[in-house]
Amino acid sequence: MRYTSPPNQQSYYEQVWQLVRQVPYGKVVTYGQIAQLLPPPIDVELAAYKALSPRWVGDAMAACPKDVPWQRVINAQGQISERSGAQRQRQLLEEEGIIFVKDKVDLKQYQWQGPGHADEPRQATLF
DNA sequence: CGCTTGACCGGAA
DNA sequence: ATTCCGGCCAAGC
Repeated sequence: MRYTSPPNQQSYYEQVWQLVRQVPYGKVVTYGQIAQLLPPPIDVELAAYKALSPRWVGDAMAACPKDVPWQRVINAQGQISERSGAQRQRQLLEEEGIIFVKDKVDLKQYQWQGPGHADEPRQATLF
């Protein structure tokens, strides 16, 4: 497996945590989504950033402070990333009203749209 | 000092 | 649908 780290790891991690703190109850975000919402650090090529940043976010979550709703961060497949503690994460999300189907959540329904964006449940089907 | 081991993702095969 | 690959680091034994 390949790895990298952001130039200023501590600073990057704090930006990640700050963003995750804004995720509302009952919503989820993906690692890649958080990475996308953050500005690429200077000295990091855009292509490299796109390829590596989701894992930086994962690294940040592995070290996140207690006041961060870490359970609301899942992977781009709508699943909880494999590790010890995954079961606890699922439990917390289910307590927030999130439904799992075949170990996956419906991102269309639960994914947070980002800061400054109203997160009303969209009326999808209307015919 | 030298391994080993990671909360990822999108595109290609 | 499923598997494979590139990206090319750093903290903990």
